[in-house]
Amino acid sequence: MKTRILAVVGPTASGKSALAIELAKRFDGEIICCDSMQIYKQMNIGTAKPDADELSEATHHLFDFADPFESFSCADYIPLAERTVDDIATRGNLPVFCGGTGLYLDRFLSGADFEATEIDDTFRREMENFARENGNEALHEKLREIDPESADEIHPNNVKRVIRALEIYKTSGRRKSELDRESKSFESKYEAIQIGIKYTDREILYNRINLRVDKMLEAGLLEETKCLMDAGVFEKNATAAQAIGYKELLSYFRGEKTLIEAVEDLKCATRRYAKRQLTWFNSHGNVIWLEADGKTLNELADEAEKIVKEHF
RNA sequence: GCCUCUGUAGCUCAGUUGGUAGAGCAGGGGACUGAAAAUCCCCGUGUCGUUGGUUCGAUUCCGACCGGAGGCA
Repeated sequence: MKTRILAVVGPTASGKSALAIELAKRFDGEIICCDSMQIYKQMNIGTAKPDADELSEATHHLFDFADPFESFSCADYIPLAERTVDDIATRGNLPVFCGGTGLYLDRFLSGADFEATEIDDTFRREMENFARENGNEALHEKLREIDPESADEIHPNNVKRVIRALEIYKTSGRRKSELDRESKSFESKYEAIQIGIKYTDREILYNRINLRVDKMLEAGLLEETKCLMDAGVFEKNATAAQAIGYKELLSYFRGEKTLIEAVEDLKCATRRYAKRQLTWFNSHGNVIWLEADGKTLNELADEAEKIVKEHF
């Protein structure tokens, strides 16, 4: 029998954390972070990590453990998540994933195997330089020579992806297109229900985002950013330095923008992120959407509970 | 009060030597298999401030008026 898993997904600021906690309470669940930024230590306010009160309401896993200076990726996440799910299942509890990083959840559920391919930073730098000197098209041509199928699917300007496809071939000797095809035939070890939180009117979500950013600032986002900045987090190009919330505020600290401008940038970046998340969840993972407009947490949880009981 | 500059897409601004206009950002849509809060792709009609005049034709030239910025008194 497959391990049952519940996941609460949706765009940023939609109210996932609260719903996940409520559902964990109702189903003897334990929450697993599925967010590429909430995993980092020292990044609390800006990533909207659950606070002490929330943490005390349910067991939380994979939050607040990674070093912001170290790089971390999907491939690092999956084995950790697998181990955590196994532990929870052994206790007879329900794993409740919560987070907005669709790729992490998608790859986890699909049973992705990252063993075959490696990363090669030197190669990445080389290819970046090659693209800079000879143009994106020239790099894309290299990919076409070894894996025309992937070349057709990846836009030449998406240099990161082109490089990754080349890297896969270099480190494994196999084509990305080929590995992708294989991975599609993997059978998932899990039986998952994904519940998504949605707002009928985009404006409502955007207002929630704007409001949350203001709250983050009141809670000390500037101080937190300053600490990370002084520690040198943003000088390394680790994953953590990409987090929305900090990088927009840097231009204020550098004196390039006023605080008001930087905060506007931050809100804007968050809105755009939410839009991308919606695009992702709409086409991945068979999400069952709940309309959250005007509903209380309990009403939302009641609906979710019904869905879970119907499926499991 | 006089002089100069200015008024073009939600915002910042190009531009048309007179034939009704285009970038960036915002916004919308989409992609995504070891960087994913990342990366990338597609989408631009708006009384060209108002109103007269010149003209076959004005957003473009001229006048007046209204709004904004600066200068001189």
